[in-house]
Amino acid sequence: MKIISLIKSCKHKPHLLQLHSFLLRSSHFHNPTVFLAFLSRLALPPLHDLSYSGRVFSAFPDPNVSLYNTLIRAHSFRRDSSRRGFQFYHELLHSGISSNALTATAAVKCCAKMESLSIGTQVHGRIWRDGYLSDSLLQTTLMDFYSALEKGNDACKVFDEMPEPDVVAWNVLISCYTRNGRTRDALALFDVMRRSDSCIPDDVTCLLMLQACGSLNSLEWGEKVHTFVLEHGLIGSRRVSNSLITMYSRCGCVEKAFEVFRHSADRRDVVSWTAMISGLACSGYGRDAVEAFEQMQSEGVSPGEQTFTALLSACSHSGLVDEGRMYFQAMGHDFGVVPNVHHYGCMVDLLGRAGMLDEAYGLIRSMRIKPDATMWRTLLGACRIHGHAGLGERVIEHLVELKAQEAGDYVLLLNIYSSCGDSDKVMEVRKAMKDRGIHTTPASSTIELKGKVHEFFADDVLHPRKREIYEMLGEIIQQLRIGGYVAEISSEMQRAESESEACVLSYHSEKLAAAFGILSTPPGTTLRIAKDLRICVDCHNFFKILSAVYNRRVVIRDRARFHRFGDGVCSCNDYW
DNA sequence: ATAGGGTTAG
Repeated sequence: MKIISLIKSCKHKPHLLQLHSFLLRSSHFHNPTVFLAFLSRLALPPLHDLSYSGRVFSAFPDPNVSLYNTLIRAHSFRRDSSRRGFQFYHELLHSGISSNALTATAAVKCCAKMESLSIGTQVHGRIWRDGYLSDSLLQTTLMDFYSALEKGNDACKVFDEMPEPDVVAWNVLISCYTRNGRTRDALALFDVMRRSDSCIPDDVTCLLMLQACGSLNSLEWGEKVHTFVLEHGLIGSRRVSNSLITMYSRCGCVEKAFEVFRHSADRRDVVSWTAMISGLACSGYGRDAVEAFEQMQSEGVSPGEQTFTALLSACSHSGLVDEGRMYFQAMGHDFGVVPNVHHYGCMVDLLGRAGMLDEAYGLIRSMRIKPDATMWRTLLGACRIHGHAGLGERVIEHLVELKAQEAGDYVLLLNIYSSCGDSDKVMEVRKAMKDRGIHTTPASSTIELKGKVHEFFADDVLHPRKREIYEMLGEIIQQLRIGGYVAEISSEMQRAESESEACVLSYHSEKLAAAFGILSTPPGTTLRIAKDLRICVDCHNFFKILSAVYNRRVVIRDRARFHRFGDGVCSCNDYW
């Protein structure tokens, strides 16, 4: 069939349209297979023209199930078209044409995009009735559906019913775990999967694992996956080497990220460069990030939306205000990239950190897009840094207006007042929080030791080795005092309830994690700690001095970036 | 030969 390969080779729309008129004139369209090939090309990505393919479809005299399946699937890729896709499914069920397992698969995908648990569950019931459940494609799609709607247990149930889950089913299970807050269990699945002899991990498995390692700051696991990648010849996959770069960056090892980047010279794309730039950015190497950006262009790769996000965040983390402004301008003028919410967010952060709060506020007001809660929160963070209570109050009002105010926002406001020494206002916010029943979720830090991730909370009382840990921490503080550490309890508060008497013995979770790390590793080992909020000034000082007194490198991953301590200095240049 | 799995500021 020459005509089918001709259709398949069509890469551009005008070309395909030309072919369309030719097909209409010829008798080829009487052949359903040819028509199907044409419709698929038109409706599915990369062309993905839904309205045109809808018209072509309705002009066809006798549609069959394959045509419907293609059309339903084409509509299942995006949320805004998924409802229409489901309507086609409905139409098919009432048309007298019998559906098959692939129909159900596409319909379930639509349900996932529509985010409708009830409709999806009904479809699942129908699938049960029609006896398609043994179809592995359909089963994995169902798993993905439940996973997307945060019904992890239902996804697991479908998985358990598969007699011999293939590699994709395992991958969906892994992604289900990471999506539903069970990242550590996701890591464990890698070994379980390797033990089950039915399949071996593929490139996507590695990609998912590396993502999980990155989010848990789990370097040892990450290295294990890296070894697997090398042993199984998956390093040649661009997606895999890109996620290795991201993993090493997220684990605070830019050097290793760069190593992978260097070795992937033959297969670098925008994603590789963007990953590298953002890795440099959050490790405090703003200048290198900017340099990498220029280097990338000289190698003929043009930057994309996310590249600018990474670049602007590099500028904001390193305080490169002029460069940031310049690139923000150039982005629109020279590269035709329309600033999105991420770009604006970076600029607000950049200006805000640098103390240009009014300009940051002005930028938000001037945007053509609606500011989201995160944007306001970024500005609130800047108000906290510069102790700007007046603007802070206005920002809170905006958050309230969006009905998006969270406990953390009140804590920020409270810290603003507290750093201004306005104790009346502090009490006022405390009272307001109490009255409205707003409570903070406890902050936590994690540290990885021998491939196991340990989690600590502020003033942890649950840890089995808490006695030892607290003793160790007491000793460390003694030592650090000699090195010049002075505890600064005043302006930082992460627990709204902690009142004066408790403060003396109140320890942030990162200090507990560090004590545990020193207790459990030989001298000289780098401590790698991840913290879910931002590190406070006092802890920052603590680690700076600790790195000199104990002669240890400490890498802290914060909510925003990395703080790399060594020999009494921090790579982030104490820029707040 | 209509196929199921993954990214984005703080």
